[in-house]
Amino acid sequence: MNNHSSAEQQFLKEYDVNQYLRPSVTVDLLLFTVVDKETDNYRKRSDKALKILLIKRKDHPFQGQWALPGGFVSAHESIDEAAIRVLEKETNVSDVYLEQLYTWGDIGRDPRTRVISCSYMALINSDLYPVQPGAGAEDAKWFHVQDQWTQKKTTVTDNGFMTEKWVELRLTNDSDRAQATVKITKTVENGHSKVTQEIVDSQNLAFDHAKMVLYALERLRNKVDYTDIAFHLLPEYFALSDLQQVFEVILGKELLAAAFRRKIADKVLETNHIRRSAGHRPAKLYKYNPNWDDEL
Amino acid sequence: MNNHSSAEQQFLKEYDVNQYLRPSVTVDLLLFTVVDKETDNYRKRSDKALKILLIKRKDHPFQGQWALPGGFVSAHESIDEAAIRVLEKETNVSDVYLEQLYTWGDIGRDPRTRVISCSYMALINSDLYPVQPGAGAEDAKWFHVQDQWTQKKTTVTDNGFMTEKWVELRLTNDSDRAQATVKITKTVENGHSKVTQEIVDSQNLAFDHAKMVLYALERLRNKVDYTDIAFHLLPEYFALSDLQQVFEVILGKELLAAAFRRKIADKVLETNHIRRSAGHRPAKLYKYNPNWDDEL
DNA sequence: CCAAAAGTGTTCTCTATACACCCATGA
DNA sequence: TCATGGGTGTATAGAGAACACTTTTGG
Repeated sequence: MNNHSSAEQQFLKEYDVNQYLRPSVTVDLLLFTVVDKETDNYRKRSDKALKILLIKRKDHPFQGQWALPGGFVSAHESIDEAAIRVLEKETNVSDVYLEQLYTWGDIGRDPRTRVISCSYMALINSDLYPVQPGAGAEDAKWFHVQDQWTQKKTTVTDNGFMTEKWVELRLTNDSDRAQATVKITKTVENGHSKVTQEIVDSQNLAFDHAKMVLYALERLRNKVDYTDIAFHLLPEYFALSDLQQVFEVILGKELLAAAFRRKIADKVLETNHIRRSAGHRPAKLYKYNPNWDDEL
Repeated sequence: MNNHSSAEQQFLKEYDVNQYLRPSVTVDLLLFTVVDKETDNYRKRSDKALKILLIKRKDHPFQGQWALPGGFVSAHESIDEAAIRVLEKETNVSDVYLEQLYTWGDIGRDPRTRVISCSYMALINSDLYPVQPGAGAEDAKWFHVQDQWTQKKTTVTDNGFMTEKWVELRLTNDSDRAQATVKITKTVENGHSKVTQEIVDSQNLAFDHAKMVLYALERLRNKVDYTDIAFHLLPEYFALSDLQQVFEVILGKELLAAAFRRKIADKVLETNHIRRSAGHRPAKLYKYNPNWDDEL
């Protein structure tokens, strides 16, 4: 123990002499859910929308703007534990899907001091958790997530080329709106490709959170097909059309029902439950099949 | 400016009062390459092997054991910049593929003090860079990477089940050997799945670096099919069988040549170059086609 | 000559796509 | 009744697996 603590002191002394970084570390949560949009026609199935939770900042900097919920990592917990704690504070739930995404460490990303933020994606089912959390007396609201590219430009350089793509992110609800434009630059030179992101415009959205949201959307889209993450957005029992809507909302495109049913057939289990809807044939309810990836 | 710096002071004061974390932050590099193994038969094509660079630790803790090259992030650089700098120190190169993988923040992972490590994967071409870097007077060596699961166990619980998988990681070269066993636990309860990793045994391999290596291998395997990362491991001109060997070494299984050629056809461009090998038909050389993902 | 790799063609299977079609419901 | 979604069948096209086969080389 003596040996150990002297090693620690030695380390800390050398570390500080060399002026290395001692940043503040936060976790930022990308809390997604899928909710039904109300419909007029009694026959029509309600559409779904992908939503993300944002919190209105009370303090400087970015005061009054919207930001991802987050919190500082304390000395007594791992980063994962911090993410779980912050999530519980915001939603009062602990048993949800949580995944580390990316760590953001640019120098000027927080104007106060050097802050490194580790972003986590959480997927919750809107039926189980209140859609308007408002926990901690903070102004928290769900925002409808929409993203779309608005411009693409390719330039040929000496020994390669460069493609710039402008992506517009819109986060909206009944009364609020935050939006940003991010320029994604892909350069290819001598066979090496590199991708960089830059926020060219951010309205009402704090810090570099636009990048975080876009990164999370990309991860979500990449993983939805070959993992089980979509089920975390649904209740235990669901119709296949619900599952299909979740896929459609994440992927941002319509799918054919027949093909979709076949594709996810071995990820679900049929149950005896039936949902009697309105104005059309009732739907059998299914549940998640946790053994779907049992090949070996 | 005055306003800004007072906000900074305010922030720092509150931050320290609350005893939040101010960790040391490092970047750890997973530097992969693929090298030819020498062969006896003049006809036989040389096999390839996946290698990773490790450094022998000179100091406590884990003195004398092997570890991933890494370094502290300074206050004057982003995490990405730190990764580039550390990579350049180890290999004397700057223009290579580099990708952030995961951030490791468990409390006890460094026995000296709280250290958060951000792992980056770099892929370099063994033809261009010396296989024995030895830069910085450190004892650095390439290790052959092998991993394989040795045991699987599934237990049914109250409302779900748990699958434990033991994975053995072996890192070897002519004279050295490091190895570790990691237990990967997947629990499914109430439809929620969760995965945790635990190092059950680590011989000659420092810190939690066994987890980092396994994580990188998984990422590599997932991405090799639908991205262009494999080309970073090859020289500018290569035969299709070289590319196939890189895929085989990463995926850990043999592929059929005919199917492979068709699959990667639009990722490569034919050139006029020809490699006259030994004892068999010469191979046309190809190069990377940077426009391969031009859909829409 | 001949072992080994380079490279092409063919067959079979599986999957995704597209679309047609029937079923069941409740205002 | 009928608009609407639930659910199934079928034809087509493309991708991947398996394998046969030809080409080309250097010792």
